[in-house]
Amino acid sequence: MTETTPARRGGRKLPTAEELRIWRDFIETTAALSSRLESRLQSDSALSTGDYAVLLALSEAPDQAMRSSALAAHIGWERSRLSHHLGRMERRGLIRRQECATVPRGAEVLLTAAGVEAFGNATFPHLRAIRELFVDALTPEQIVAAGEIAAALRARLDAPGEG
Amino acid sequence: MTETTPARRGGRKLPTAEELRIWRDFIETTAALSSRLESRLQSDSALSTGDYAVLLALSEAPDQAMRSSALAAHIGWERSRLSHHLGRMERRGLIRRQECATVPRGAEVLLTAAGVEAFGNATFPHLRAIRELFVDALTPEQIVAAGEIAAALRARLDAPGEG
DNA sequence: ACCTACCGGTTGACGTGTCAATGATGCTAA
DNA sequence: TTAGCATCATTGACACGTCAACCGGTAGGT
Repeated sequence: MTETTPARRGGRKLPTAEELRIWRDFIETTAALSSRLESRLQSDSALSTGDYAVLLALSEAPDQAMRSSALAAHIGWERSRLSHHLGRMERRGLIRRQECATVPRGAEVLLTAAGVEAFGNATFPHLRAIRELFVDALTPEQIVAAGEIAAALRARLDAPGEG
Repeated sequence: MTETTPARRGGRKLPTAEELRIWRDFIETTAALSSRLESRLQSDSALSTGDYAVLLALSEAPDQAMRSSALAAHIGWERSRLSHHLGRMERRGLIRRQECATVPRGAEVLLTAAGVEAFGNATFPHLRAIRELFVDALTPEQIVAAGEIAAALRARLDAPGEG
């Protein structure tokens, strides 16, 4: 940065004005990017990114079916979130739920034909949007840097004691 | 130079597996970062980042008051979003709304004493959290790179024809 | 056998966001 | 004057997310 960080890092309590500006740019731009991707997916395919994540996981599963808890773990969602979302997706006919024969109290989530088709139609435009809005917007070096930044931020997020 | 013809721009249509991996890391990590900041702010100050944005704007405004539409423009929100949010903040006593004398049909948004206090209590922990989770997680070079990445992504988002 | 504790999943309440429709009020043009 | 029309703000319907409570059932310890 500029001359604003002469002292050792640990001493300073608050971000400098320049750090804060970058922070805001960064967090607001990534949020806008997510939001743009979301609306692209919506208008291209009438799916949300949540729908897409669920359909992707089920598409890759054997028999295009998964237990609810396994699905939640796979896409990193809370169970209640998934339950709410599956309810909405079921209303729209994208998935189906049925009692699981093998596991008592377990719910099996199944892809319907409509779900398969919706996912098939969504994939290509979605990947193209990712390329246009992310990959093509950055230089190859910036893409690598983005990966490293994500890894560094993730490490901090996962660090113990960082509530 | 904005050559958006699909055929012309690089032959490749879709991101590579590695690009996709970085994309997912990047977008999920930034979302997790936002979410962590949000919950830190919530537990430190019982405010959401939306509350914080509104309180910040009002704090910096002359007389700690703004017209609703000016406030919406300032923080980049749709008016309906702001209206809903102000309703909730008003219920909690953080702000007050009153008819604007100068502009017909205009609503003036005022900071209450409770709002001033809540913002005052929130600021320091919030900035500290930004430093811990973002600034301190990255090297100075990575912070610069993050700013450049944000600028490049923003430029693409703002580019015409990129729906 | 009984009590308890967990496990898998659902539900309800509520905050948050978008979209479309609705007042309310001035401005402008026939 | 009046018929539109833009502007400012609100409202309602709905999608989405979290949190906490709940419920049915299985497993463990006594």
